[in-house]
Amino acid sequence: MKLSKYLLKTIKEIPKDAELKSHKLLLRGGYIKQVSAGIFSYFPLGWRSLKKIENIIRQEMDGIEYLEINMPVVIPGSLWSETGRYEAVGDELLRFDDRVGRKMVLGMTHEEVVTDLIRYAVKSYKQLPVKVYQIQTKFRDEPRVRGGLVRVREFVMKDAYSFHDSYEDLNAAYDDAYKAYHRIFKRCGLPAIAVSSDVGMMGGSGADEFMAVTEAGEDTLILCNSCSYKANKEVAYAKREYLKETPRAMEEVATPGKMSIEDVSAFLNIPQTKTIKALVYSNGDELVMCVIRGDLEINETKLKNYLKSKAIFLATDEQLKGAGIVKGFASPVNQKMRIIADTSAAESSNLVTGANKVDFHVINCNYGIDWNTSDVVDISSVSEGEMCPECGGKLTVTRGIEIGNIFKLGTKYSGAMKAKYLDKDGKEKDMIMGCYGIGVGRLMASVLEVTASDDKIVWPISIAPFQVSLLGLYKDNNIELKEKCDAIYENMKSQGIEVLYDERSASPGFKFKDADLIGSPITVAIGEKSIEKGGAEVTVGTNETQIISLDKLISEINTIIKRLFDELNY
RNA sequence: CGGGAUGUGGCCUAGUCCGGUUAUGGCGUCUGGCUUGGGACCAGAAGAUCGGGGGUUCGAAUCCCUCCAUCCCGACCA
Repeated sequence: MKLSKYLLKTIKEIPKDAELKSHKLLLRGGYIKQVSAGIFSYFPLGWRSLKKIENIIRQEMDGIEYLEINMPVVIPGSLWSETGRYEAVGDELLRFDDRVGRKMVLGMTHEEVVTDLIRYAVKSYKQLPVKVYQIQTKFRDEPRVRGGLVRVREFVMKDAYSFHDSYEDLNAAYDDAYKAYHRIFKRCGLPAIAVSSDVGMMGGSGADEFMAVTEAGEDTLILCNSCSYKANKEVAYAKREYLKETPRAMEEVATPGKMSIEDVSAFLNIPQTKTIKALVYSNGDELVMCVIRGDLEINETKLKNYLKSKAIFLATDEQLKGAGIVKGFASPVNQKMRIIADTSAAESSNLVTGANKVDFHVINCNYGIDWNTSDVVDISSVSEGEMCPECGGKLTVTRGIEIGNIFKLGTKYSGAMKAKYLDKDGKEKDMIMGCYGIGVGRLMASVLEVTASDDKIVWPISIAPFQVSLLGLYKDNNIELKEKCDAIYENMKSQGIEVLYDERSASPGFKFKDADLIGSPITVAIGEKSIEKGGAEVTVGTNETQIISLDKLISEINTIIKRLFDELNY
């Protein structure tokens, strides 16, 4: 491709709305343009890269025997009502009426549509398993978009679905997907880690998320330094040791003005591990008191899941007052409301907690003696340095962008939608399902977050818009050199090298800067200076520039291209 | 949905607090010239309902009200 004929709009200034590196670079390099919050157009450069990622995904999905299909973006609401999600899902599901007033939705995920498809086509165990996928635009009316392509409303997603007649078969497919995902991310030049995760609104029995590790990420990950334990903070747990002592008699002590755990522990000169924190949550209908050791934090995802609530909030001051709770001095002792106790609070002895009375706490408070509940469960968050639940090693906290996930759905959708098959004995059974997603644009942005510097992109060769940027640094009157460059360009093209040839009448500096943003893994610069040095200047990524003579140039470039692909496990 | 910030040619911005000629400069674009190794230079040109609406005032980019958009933090997030 000749650059003078290409639609390229690069900008020098950093757009003020961009904060993340990937966002700045994608805007500056002319890959994307924002149309509305979380809605983007792709320029040819961005779309080429996206298409390459899609094709890698296609190859790997085809490789584990998934069949590509396509499902609609506009879906009748009635289909979503079959599973109850039309009503259950919040405003991120965009609902509207068509011309005759039918309720419609924009597809944000396709469990209903694919289940409808498969229940129509598949009736017998002999036809199972069935595995399908699509790569298609989704729309989710996200309440909060952020970070350019990291969190958007409209996006290209690969979503795959599998249908089985046994959990063993589902597990095997899940395993296949897990491995294929690692191959996909590796081939895209993005090291990704898989972490156990919450199932969220998808439901089902198990889920892993694939994460690009970067500070720009929205998710918090808990990783073990010594073993393979990896989990999203939402579901992570730690091994803890609790101090068991002979219970002493509970006693009231004055703690004037000391409301926080820090203040109380400092005032009484005891560690925070000897205190209890009692927080009151509302799930809309009822109030529950959550009791946890003072040094720990409540994990609201765990709590929400335990309560089977959609949303929970800390109780307001009015709610506390109404329930007779004295803020800052709340206590599980003599508490009438339902108590959810974290294991840490139930397993430790002789703790300090509020006296439910202004300016007083109690010491030597013991679970089972001074207070009780049937709900003792892990509702705690894990923090840096805690012990790994599997090996006792040290846990670290890091951030990640979720670029893919895989779910064991079970029969949640097939059951609701009567997607049944006849088994060997002629009995009707619900199909067992799995689903597997990858956010394509988000993957592209993540590659930059992880690999790019602030003002220079170097794409992995597999997903670079162009493999080679050829810069013709000739003066306008140097016809001879221009013809040499033209010939090299034609030669590269004829050999199937994806080359973007900068033959514009512009200064070398201008061309170098654009090349930095176009980010081809290989840059070839030819000018009077390079010719004097013996040929073309070839720069591979961030490596040092080397001079290669013009007669060997093409074969060398081919070798480099092959090497770069090899490094990505092709 | 809560908190914060910002809106001035395609992009980045000055001016806004403290109202007063024809709204600042740069980038980009177009024309001509001169240039070609890290976003050159000279000359000229086009391009702005100062986010929208309402109000105060002799006079509003500037003050007030209101709506909208965008970004950041939180809530939320298959």
